[in-house]
Amino acid sequence: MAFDINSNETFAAITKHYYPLSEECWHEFLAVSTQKEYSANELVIEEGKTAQKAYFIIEGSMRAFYNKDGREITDWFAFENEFISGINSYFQNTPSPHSIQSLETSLCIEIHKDMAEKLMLKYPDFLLLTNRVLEHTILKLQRRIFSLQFASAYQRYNDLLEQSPEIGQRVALKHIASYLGITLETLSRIRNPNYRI
Amino acid sequence: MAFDINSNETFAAITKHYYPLSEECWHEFLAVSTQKEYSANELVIEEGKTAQKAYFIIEGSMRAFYNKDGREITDWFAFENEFISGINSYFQNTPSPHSIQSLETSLCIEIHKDMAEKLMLKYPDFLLLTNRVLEHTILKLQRRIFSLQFASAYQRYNDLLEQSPEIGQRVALKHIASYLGITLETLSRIRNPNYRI
DNA sequence: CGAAAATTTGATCGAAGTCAATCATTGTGG
DNA sequence: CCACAATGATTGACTTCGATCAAATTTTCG
Repeated sequence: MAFDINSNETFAAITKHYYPLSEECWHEFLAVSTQKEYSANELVIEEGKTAQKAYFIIEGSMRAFYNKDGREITDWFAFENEFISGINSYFQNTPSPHSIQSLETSLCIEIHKDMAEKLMLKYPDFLLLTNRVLEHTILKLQRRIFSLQFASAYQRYNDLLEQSPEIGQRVALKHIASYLGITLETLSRIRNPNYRI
Repeated sequence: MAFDINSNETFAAITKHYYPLSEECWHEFLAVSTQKEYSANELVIEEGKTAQKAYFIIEGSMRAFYNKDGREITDWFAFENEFISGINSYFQNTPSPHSIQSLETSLCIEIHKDMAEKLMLKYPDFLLLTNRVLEHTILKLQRRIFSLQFASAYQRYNDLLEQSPEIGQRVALKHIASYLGITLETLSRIRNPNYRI
């Protein structure tokens, strides 16, 4: 299939952030995955359906969210060079409790789980890549727990900004608030430069 | 090397909970790992050192904890048939922010990271096992975040009990409290049968 | 431009924290 | 094997951070 001119950059990004794939594996990966653009606010995965694909974001951002008592709770953000999916569903082949939504115009590479599994069995480097992505995810989850477990709302917001400085510009505050486990109002107060303690 | 009579049970447990290893791979795994017993309260990994091993718990329990402003914060529990390590350190070869402590007399299988990596390269099934363990960890972390993000202290405690009913009997309340991100006093109040809302 | 959505600001309330004291349990040495 | 110290758990009084409800203001976008 024809692939866009960013292919090399994407290869470099994956090599840098995760694991260097062999050329052969990389080409097969491109062959079995598809590139797709999502517009801002478009749903990528719908709650209740099974997440059969993983998404690598080349450009843009997405969030995972679920419903709790009628409120949307954002559970995860992913930006350039990160993977996202409805992980419960993807790992366990069950209906997804999460929806995934593109937050901006986002360009991504999608790979079907069946294809990913085939690649893993065929190429140890793909399996090692997968491993790295999982490790990366674990560390990100861990930092999040660290933050949620004992930090104040103010600290949590600053921790998040430290990790993803652009998030304040790129993502609606209501999503950030629910990600942090606080209300929109509290987040707004925290962001006020005159906020004390 | 001589291995104890539980070897078959352990093999069955790993097959059931994670992934079925080939016989060859299993034997090599046993050959490059060691079995060890830790007494209650014994430190398995010390903060500041590099976690070079992963531990599979055959019998007993362990916790990971770190220091925040002089207070011990428990970050993770592991029981029978679960793996534990100082994950930041283990994944990234950096000094561990966590200590790991055995909570009871615990019997475990220890494997050095170097050996695990060799096995992963040699046996795809070992790599797939590793993958499953990582997925398992991700789902456990996720449930935890779900709980920390918006649930009340009372709900969080009950969520935990639902997941690990024996935890109340086997683990000191102060550890459970810090794991839940609440104080010992609050946990004590929550556990009172007369607690309302 | 105007409607809808996003964000800010204000007033009040409540869940859980802190500090402090008491009660219970465990474990060690005489 | 008891005694007493140390640790663990409960209970109480008070405080505080962040939630909730409500309204005003700003921004976005058709």
